[in-house]
Amino acid sequence: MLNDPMVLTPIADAPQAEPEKRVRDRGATEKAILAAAKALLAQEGFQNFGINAVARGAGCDKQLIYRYYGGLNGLVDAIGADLGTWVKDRIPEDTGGMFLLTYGDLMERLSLLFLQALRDDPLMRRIVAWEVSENTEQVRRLSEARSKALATWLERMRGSLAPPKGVDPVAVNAILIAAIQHIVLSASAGGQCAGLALKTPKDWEKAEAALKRIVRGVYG
Amino acid sequence: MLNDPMVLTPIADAPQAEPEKRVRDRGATEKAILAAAKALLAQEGFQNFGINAVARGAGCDKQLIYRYYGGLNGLVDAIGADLGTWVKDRIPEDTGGMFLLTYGDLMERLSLLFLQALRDDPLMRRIVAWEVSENTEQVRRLSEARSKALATWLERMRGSLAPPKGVDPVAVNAILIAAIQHIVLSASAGGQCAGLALKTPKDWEKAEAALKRIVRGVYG
DNA sequence: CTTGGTTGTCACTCATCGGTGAGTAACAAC
DNA sequence: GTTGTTACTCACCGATGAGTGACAACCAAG
Repeated sequence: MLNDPMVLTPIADAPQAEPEKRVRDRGATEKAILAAAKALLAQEGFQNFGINAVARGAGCDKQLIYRYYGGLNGLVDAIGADLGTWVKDRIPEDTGGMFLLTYGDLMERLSLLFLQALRDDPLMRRIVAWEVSENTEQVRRLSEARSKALATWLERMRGSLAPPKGVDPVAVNAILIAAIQHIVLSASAGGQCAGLALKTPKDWEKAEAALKRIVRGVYG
Repeated sequence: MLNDPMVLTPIADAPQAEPEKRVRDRGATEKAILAAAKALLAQEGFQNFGINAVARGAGCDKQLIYRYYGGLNGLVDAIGADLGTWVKDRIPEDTGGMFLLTYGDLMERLSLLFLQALRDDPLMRRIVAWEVSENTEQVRRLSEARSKALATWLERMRGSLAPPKGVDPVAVNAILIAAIQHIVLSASAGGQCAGLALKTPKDWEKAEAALKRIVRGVYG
């Protein structure tokens, strides 16, 4: 495939555009593979996520995935490593000019932030869907990385605010997070959830209002 | 059980114990196929759900699936048809001796019933997981059957109780259902959800308490 | 120059998938 | 018996999956 002068070229001055010189650069190739894997997972989902597809997307041979990442498992680990920075990249740290006086203020804001961040990130959505659909080694690693990142973010944002007495914040927050994740997943898959349409901005306003109502109901 | 290849050699007086005489009974075969499909979906999930696997599980040739159900799509339709009776079979209609005076009473009870029913039904869990993971024709049909069954059940149980003013019951209930579904799916897949362990009965008590708290917070 | 390691490509094996066309076993009517 | 229908099995196809071993191109050190 590389330039071969011996090849008979009937057209002497034909543009040599197509050979597409592949540079010998391991670092660049590794990055291309990782990027292709993330893009593929985000766009196609975990159903069609495989060695062949990733190699195709990265424009290289699958052998290189085995060499550089040790196969799909290692590649998934590499994706998981990126996940640690997800919330940091995606969710603003400041309070957006609001004064968060109570735990309810905080959780209302965090819920909406999390909802929005998840809606905006197809890769993360696929990973969440993967988590609830399979229980393999690959998924477990991804899941662990994700939940750890989420937990540290939550802890950091909480600051010194204390939840009200009489509620179990871990359990309640788990349910809230579950609700947000499932709502976003359902919307992404079918445009609705349990009879509630989730397509237009108007639809989402209703969902957000209900979510706020729920958070306020439990946290005041 | 696939036919033993030795069957091809007609030994006249060989012990006929193992051939496992397959009766020529179309109805029985159809039921076997449907049962195998449901069992396979419940146990293995939608990942390994295919014509070959179902035929293997039903102990018949896959050709029969094409003949009797018109392929996988028709088979999925048949599964969906069963789904209509799910809530009727799984969830008690009576109030368990309670007087449901308010909408909050009702929704608290329904939430816990739904949670329990979903925890007890692996097939339904797989279908829910399928719904949020894919958007194919097959899934859409299943999803429609399920959501319709759920909606009619909810409507019937509601009776004449009216939700409190100022809340959007459709949106709020959608979020509650989403939360329940995701909690159960997460637990089933990884034994935890957002840092909340969900393995022991004790764990589930906490989750149920938090769920009740949330329902009461929004509906009073 | 030769040598050896790195980078990338190719050509395979083996398994499984969905799907199909041809053939066989049971049975009822004549 | 013969015939025709129904229930069922078998053998194969092309496509695609994961995984592996051998080889070509390149580059730097000796």
